[in-house]
Amino acid sequence: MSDFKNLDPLLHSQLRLAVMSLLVSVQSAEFVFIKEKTGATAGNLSVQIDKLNNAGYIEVTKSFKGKKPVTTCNISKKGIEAFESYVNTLQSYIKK
Amino acid sequence: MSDFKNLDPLLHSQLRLAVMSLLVSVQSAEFVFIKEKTGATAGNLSVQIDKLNNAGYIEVTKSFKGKKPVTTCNISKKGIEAFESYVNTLQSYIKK
DNA sequence: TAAAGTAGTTTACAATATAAACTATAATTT
DNA sequence: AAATTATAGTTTATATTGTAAACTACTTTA
Repeated sequence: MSDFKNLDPLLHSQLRLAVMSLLVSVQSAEFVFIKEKTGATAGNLSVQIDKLNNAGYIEVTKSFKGKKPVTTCNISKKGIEAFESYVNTLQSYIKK
Repeated sequence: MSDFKNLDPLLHSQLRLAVMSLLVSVQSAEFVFIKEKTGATAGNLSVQIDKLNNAGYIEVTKSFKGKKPVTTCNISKKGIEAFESYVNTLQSYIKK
């Protein structure tokens, strides 16, 4: 790509982008909350959260709220930076 | 997706987005020019141009420059509208 | 006339996204 | 108390997509 910088493929996915954009503003959110906000299915969300986690863009902690399992996602510094960089690259595409 | 509107999958692809963003500014461009600007391989570009064409986002005309075949792509009204709509949706993601 | 270049297209494969099916536990209902 | 429904996810199977490699067809050059 000469004129067009590569878009981070991890962020260039509708659901992962939605998750990250949510986490950028709230920093921390629970699985169920993210699921509702994004409208994703649990399976799809689970997979995509895994990928973001493996990339170090978010940190995932599992605990219990009463007797129910709760998965909490926190955006990492690396995640914030990646998101900002992605947004900048994207802007360069759409305002050519 | 409750909070997040769907991103047109035809535009949410790095190469097709690059092609469309190029065509939005220049209106009309030749295959080889697009190939150079985007850094895509000919095969990949050919496939993606086909998809944009089938969607009615661009019009493709084939002619000759001297004895060499030339494929020219023109963005359509529908394409411009789709691009603008995509950009708006995207903006709503990244400035939440 | 053989080799290399140009302009693409087709096809085969790898990667991705997604839903469906599943696990595990808890709370209700009958 | 057994069966049913609900909650919170995970795993897996499939369909879709993206991409490069291989190919076609023609032209130019050595």
